[in-house]
Formats: sequence, C-alpha cells, structure tokens
Amino acid sequence: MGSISTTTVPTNAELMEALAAVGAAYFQDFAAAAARHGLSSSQAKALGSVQEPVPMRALAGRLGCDASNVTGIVDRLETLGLANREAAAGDRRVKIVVITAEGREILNRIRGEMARTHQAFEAMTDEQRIALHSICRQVLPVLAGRTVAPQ
Amino acid sequence: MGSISTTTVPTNAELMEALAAVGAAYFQDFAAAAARHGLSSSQAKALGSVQEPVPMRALAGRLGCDASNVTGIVDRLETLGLANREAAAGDRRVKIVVITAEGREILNRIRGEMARTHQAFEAMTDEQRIALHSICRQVLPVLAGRTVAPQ
DNA sequence: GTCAAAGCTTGAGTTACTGAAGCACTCGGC
DNA sequence: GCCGAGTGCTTCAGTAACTCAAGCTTTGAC
Repeated sequence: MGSISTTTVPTNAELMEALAAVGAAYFQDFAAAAARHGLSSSQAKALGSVQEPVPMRALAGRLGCDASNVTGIVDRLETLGLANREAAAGDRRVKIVVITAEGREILNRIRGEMARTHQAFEAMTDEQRIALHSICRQVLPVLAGRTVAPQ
Repeated sequence: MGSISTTTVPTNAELMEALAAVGAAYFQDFAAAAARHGLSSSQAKALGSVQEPVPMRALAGRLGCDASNVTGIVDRLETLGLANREAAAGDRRVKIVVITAEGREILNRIRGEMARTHQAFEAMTDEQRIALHSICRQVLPVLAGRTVAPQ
C-alpha cells in the first residue's frame, strides 16, 4: 500500500454525511429520469427489482415495505403494461411478478438517461472506479444485513 | 498509487448496480432507525437538512420536492417539537425552519443507531475510508448538478 | 400607487405506506 | 380423507407524501 500522504482519515460522521449526500443526489437523478417516463420512484425501483421473476412476498422484502403495499405498486405497473403477474408452478398461493419487454426497455432507457450519474462516472479515474466498486461489493453484505455467508 | 493488479475496471452498468444496492441498503438502515423514534424517512431527511436554519423554499429544493409538500412535513415536525418556523428578518414572506434542541438530539440518536452502516464503516480499512470519502467529495458537485463553481 | 413576481399555504386528487382482517392454498398430523 | 396451523396475496381503513392549481401576503420596480 502506498502513502496516505497528507490526507487524514475521515471520521464516521464525515463519511456518513458524504455518503448521505451522494445517495440523495443519486436518488434524485433516478427519480427525475423515472418521472420523465411517467413512473414514480417507487414504481421504477420495483421495476428494477424484477429483472428476474420474483414472488410478491420476496419483492416486498427487497423494497423494504409491507406486502400489502406491493399489491398496489404492481397493480399500477400491470396497468401500464410494464409487468405481469403469473401463477407459480407448484404453489397456487404464490404470484410471480414478471417484467414485460416494454418494462425492460423503459428500465434501460431510465438508466441510460441518468445524465448526472453518468457524468459523475466519467469524472472518475480507472483507479477510482475499481476502488469504489470493490468497496461497494465488500460492504454490501454487511449493510444489507447478511453478516455471514458471503457466497 | 500501487498496482491495479488483476482487477478489471467495472463498466458503468456494474458501478450503477453496485451503487444502487449500497444506496438502497443505506436508506433502509436510515429509515429503520428513524422509525424507531417515530419518524418517517421524509421527516428524518428533512430534519437532517435543517441542521442550520433554512427557508421553506430552499428546504423544498434540498428535498427535491414541491414547496407545498414541505408545508405538511414541517407542520408535523413542529407538532412533534423537533423544529420551529421563525420569521425571517428583512422579508416577511419568508419563514425559516429552525431545528430545536430536541430535534438535534433525536437526529444524533438516529445517526448513532444506524448499526449496519457503522458496521460497514468498521469493516473498511483506513485506505478505503480515505478513498471513499475523497470520491464522494469529488463526485458530489457533478451529481448534484453544480457542474461549475465548486463550493 | 400599481403591478408583476416571489414565498408560503390551502385544497383537490393520486400514490405510498401500515396494520388488521379476510380468502385461498399448502402441509403436517391424525 | 379431514382438520388445523401456517403462508401468500388481497382488501379495507387511515395516515403521510406528493403534485398541481389557486389563493394570500409581501416585495420591488416602475
């Protein structure tokens, strides 16, 4: 490892402040891009969570909200033609949310139109990209509550 | 800086996926801690945005939502005794939101209780902390739309 | 003084979200 | 085969978040 040079190690509070600011800005970029396509941020977030088919219950887990809430969100996605409910083979209680081709296209378009996020990426060096990616992957299991079993 | 070793540079899509996952997990940790103190995530986010006094209009800008929305959020914070509206000297149209001592205490308590976030910080080396902090500070102006005029 | 514009609130209407029932289905045991 | 506990989804209140369109007060320029 190289020199830490003159830079001092940031405190937890400083890191938290910086992370929160970046997170909020990223989210606003996301919400704005989604709104341009007539989607609320909840709907767009749900769409991004069903790139592979997911049961309603599991989707609620991913979104961190109550299952009854997901009913309404998926209702609206279905009305818009962006996702469908399919019966699960083997358990007729379960309904599986499946993204449609149109849903996938809109999702890609939204991600492509997050201009500020892309600008931010372009402002980073290769070393920074590698560092950020590796930090994210290392930290995610802890942050998401899967303290053990790192695949 | 040292060697990039075998690690390859992540694509924009990979970075975006990783960032989104970390952002979502961070937000859930935040929302859960706020809920333990009877605050919604919007209320807690607003509370964190008024550490210094802020006019209603500017607060709407920080939260990325309509000004009329802020009226309701601040109403509830005021009912809870966590913030107050004060008249601005010099312009009687403006109302300035000021956090109370109790508000500040609850905010600190929420931040202190974000257990998973703190765990994630503790799992990082000093080099990683420095790198993350520096990347965040560098990227924030771009991501927040202040492309020119740093600080 | 007048008038456009800015800052905040109110009102109507939709979405997001929670908690408590409720219905349909599964699976274990008897 | 049937009964009962448990699971998955929906429905139904009820509240909060959010937007848009008016509305009111104040400001500042002319």
